[in-house]
Amino acid sequence: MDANVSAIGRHMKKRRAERGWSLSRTADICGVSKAMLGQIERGESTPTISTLWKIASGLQVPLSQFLVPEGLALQRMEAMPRHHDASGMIVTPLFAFDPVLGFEMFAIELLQDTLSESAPHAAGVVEHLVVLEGRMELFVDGGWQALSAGDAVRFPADQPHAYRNRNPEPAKIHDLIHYPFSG
Amino acid sequence: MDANVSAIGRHMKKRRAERGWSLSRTADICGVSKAMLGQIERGESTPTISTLWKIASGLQVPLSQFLVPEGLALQRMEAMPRHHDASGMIVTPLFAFDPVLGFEMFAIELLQDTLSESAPHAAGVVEHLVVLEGRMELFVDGGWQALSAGDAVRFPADQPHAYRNRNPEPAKIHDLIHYPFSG
DNA sequence: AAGGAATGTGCGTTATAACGTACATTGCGC
DNA sequence: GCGCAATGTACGTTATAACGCACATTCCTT
Repeated sequence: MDANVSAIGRHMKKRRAERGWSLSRTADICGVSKAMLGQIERGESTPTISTLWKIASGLQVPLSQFLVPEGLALQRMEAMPRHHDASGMIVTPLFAFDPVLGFEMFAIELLQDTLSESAPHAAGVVEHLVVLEGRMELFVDGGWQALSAGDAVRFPADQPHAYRNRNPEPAKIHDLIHYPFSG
Repeated sequence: MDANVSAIGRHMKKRRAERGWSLSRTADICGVSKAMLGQIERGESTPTISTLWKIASGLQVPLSQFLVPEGLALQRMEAMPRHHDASGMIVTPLFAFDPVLGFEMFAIELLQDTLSESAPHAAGVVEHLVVLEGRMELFVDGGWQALSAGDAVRFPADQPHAYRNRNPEPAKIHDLIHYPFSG
């Protein structure tokens, strides 16, 4: 994560610069010592959420803004770990779960005669499928849905669900799993 | 703020209970000592964002969930982005923006010699690209990145950015745009 | 140049986040 | 009843977040 933490300082300095505030002035308004503000901006210490809240409030900036990943996160296809499931399902993580964004995303390849069953996720979890190539079937809400390339489907995943491919051609899909914001 | 901080412990305990995890198990998975987890749940200490991140990550819960007042689930969905349909760019919406989920997703096809420039989005907006077919280039952080099929990239979109395809074969990509929750 | 005010950083101290271990309590099988 | 494992809490220690103050540097103004 720590790339993420180090970004807080830069975000903060940027916002402060936008307002043209000095460390001292910012310290007065936020109620945080200017020494601490300086250290945070330089990445020399990681604030508690309590002080981060004070800072965000003082700068009148949404707190989540500080937590957004900064800089570009590029992942090359060749460098991606692949996970071969016993059942003929090849899973490649595209974007790892990030607590700020609230989702993770996989590329999945279903070989011929593959069946993958999933236990229900936690309440509020929503899955999104986009079929890239081939055909497949999705079991959800008690029935099988036939999907082919180009189709996109969103369904609540807090219930039993399954994927299968009964065709000779492998099916390639994207699977985005979104975890709930509040419960 | 402190009403907000005290809510962190309750949120946390709730998530942990949902998964049926003990403090010890949660400590192992999150990489945070169970003593600390207990103190946080009881509101006896306010975690640093670093440890809060570990906890959120381990529980697979959006970090913002801990920070938002309990019971509030709605964000303003102002700032739905506009697409300039540049010539040679074909945009197909896959998932429309949903204020609960906080993102939208498009399939984009870039024909030969297509250049699409985007103005900066609002602060905190994060874009995710996955290249499905062909090759393309992404301009971000002041430089061009060459991408080819299978590559996945995440970048902050609150800055000028652009896509282009200078190859004869069309490039197909998925574009996921995530909007921050505002505090 | 020289003085003064404002800036950001360094230092020593205090408060507390975080850890590891030991303890009390509960629940379950025999 | 008696172990016995698992749970969450209390304690002592270490690491570090946060503070206040002093210092060096830059930027004005004279």
